[in-house]
Amino acid sequence: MTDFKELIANEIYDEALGLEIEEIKSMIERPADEAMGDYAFPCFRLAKALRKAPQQIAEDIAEAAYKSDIFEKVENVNAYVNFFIDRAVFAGDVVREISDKGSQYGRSDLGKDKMVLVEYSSPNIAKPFHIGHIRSTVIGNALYKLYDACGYDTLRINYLGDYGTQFGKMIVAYRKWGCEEELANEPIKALLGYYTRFHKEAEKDPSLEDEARETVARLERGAEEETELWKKFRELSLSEFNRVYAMLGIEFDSYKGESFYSDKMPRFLQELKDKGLLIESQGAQIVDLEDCGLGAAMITKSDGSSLYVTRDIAAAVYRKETYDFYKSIYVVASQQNLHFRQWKKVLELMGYEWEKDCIHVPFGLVSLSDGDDIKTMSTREGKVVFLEDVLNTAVSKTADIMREKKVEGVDIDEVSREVGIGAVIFQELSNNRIKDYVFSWDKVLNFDGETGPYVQYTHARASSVLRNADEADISAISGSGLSSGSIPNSASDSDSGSQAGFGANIDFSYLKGDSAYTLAKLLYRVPEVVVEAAEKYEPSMLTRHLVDIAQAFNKFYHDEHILVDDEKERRTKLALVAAARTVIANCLGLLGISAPERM
RNA sequence: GCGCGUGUAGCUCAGAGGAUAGAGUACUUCACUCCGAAUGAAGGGGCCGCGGGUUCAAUUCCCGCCACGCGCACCA
Repeated sequence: MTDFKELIANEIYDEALGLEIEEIKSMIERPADEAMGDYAFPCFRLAKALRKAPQQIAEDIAEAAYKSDIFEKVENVNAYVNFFIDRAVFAGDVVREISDKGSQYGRSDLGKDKMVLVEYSSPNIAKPFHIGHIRSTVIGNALYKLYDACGYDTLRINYLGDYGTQFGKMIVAYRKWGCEEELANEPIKALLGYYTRFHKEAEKDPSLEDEARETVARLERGAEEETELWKKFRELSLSEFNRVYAMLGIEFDSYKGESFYSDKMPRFLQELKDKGLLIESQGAQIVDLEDCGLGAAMITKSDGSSLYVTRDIAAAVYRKETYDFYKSIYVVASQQNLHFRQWKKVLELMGYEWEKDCIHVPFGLVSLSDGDDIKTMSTREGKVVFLEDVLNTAVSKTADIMREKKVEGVDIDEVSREVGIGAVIFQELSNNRIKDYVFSWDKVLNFDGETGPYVQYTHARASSVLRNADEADISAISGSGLSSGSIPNSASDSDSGSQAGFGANIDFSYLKGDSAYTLAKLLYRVPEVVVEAAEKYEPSMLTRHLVDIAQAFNKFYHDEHILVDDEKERRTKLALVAAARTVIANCLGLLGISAPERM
């Protein structure tokens, strides 16, 4: 695909300006208002060096650049040089590229031979998979897909919370009030019940806490009975989690949880000691980070048992030694910011300079509205919304809508799943990660406006248009035969509208209308948006862009009739529809959402 | 108290030095004998939290304040 910024930078370049091509390129902007052009070059900053009025500089550049045929117009407005690309050239360039690359459009090989680890979801064993877990799960999955699309080798890690004091509590509670049958039927709900009860009873009887601590100690020593129970809890929980992952279409490459690292910690305790970082404080072992304003990182408790930071250090080193990652991404709630900063600092002090490649990707809190109160979810109090319930409700609502609309030719069961679950995922990926939000059924079940179903509907609509076209049209615009290779740099074959390689029956000047052109421009930017979303760890950038594409498509659909009588016009427009459909499907895929043909 | 984050339309949120600050939603209308109305169009709605500073230019960057959220040693 043509790099139009590069072309423009070359046009602008003049020794007298004292700017390199790259500098010019980075100064080129996209005007907020399309009426002001496709690209703009502000001249204010040049005024001092050139000792000329910015207006005049812009005027001179505009005049010189207008020589090139690729522009429809170049003009100076308020010291901006505004560039208008020849629309037929531009649209042809984009449509050809998408037709060529198909499902590969948007992908790149930026990260060739580099390994990126993404740790996400990481639920606690024996606790419910609730709506709060959706964020790490869905954001992490999208990041994995984005990095994969950028050509990186990837490893998806589910760092299960399968270790720690909670298991002492759980085991104690199970022994006291547990029931085998109950556990087999609905493991997590049963375990949650025991856990909740434990905290209630422990308020009255603090000795339960001691008992839990002793139980954990026995578990750590590998006592048989405790280990059996722990294994059982872990397996039952995992099979429930997998049910939800299957619904979401999410998989992992590694399920090594905290327990995996429990025997790998002594090495680091020794190392911390050897490096003189460990000090004793109130019976516990800590690393003093007061100087960096990070307080104290606790390494071992006063009873000698290990803590989170220690395990995370062991895990990080293990991963570095095993995978030699280029980047290791941790998709974990912003509540743990301090923990991650401490952990990175300790790694740094230990001399692992690769800690800078470990990236904490935080996200905001999900809370529940309880009347007028807003509360965080509490497993202990049993106040949670189960993710599985949310997904199921979204699916059945979708099925209702489909029956109401009498959608034909589809398996309602299958499609309602794709759309309902897609709606939940899309919602989650719509806003900046860092924002907190209050869970609301109304919001998650809204399918109008900027939602997943809206985008999927747009895809289905584009598919429908293509179905309505006849076979000759489709074969004329599909396959690699579409391509003419590189875009013409001269205007020789763009003004005439006939594009070599597309056959005589395609003429991109039919895409000069505002809505078609706006759509083409948005499709053009997808590859750069994918890279940016990956680099900023912000899937919502792609989600937003996808909504823009859907809006542009729908506007195009309303503004212009596609299946017109004129063959050339019809086929050209169909080529754009096919391109849009491809891109929408690709982008939805990167977000972990499917793109049904009908809904 | 200290640290981190967030404050933009009634509500939910985009925009991150530049041109007249944008979407969705809600509300009031309009458009299906026409390629899918889960759609599109029109309208009203704004001290971009407050006060300073840097700059040719600040909603955007810096400093202070206010409000809210999160975190601050034996949970993760």
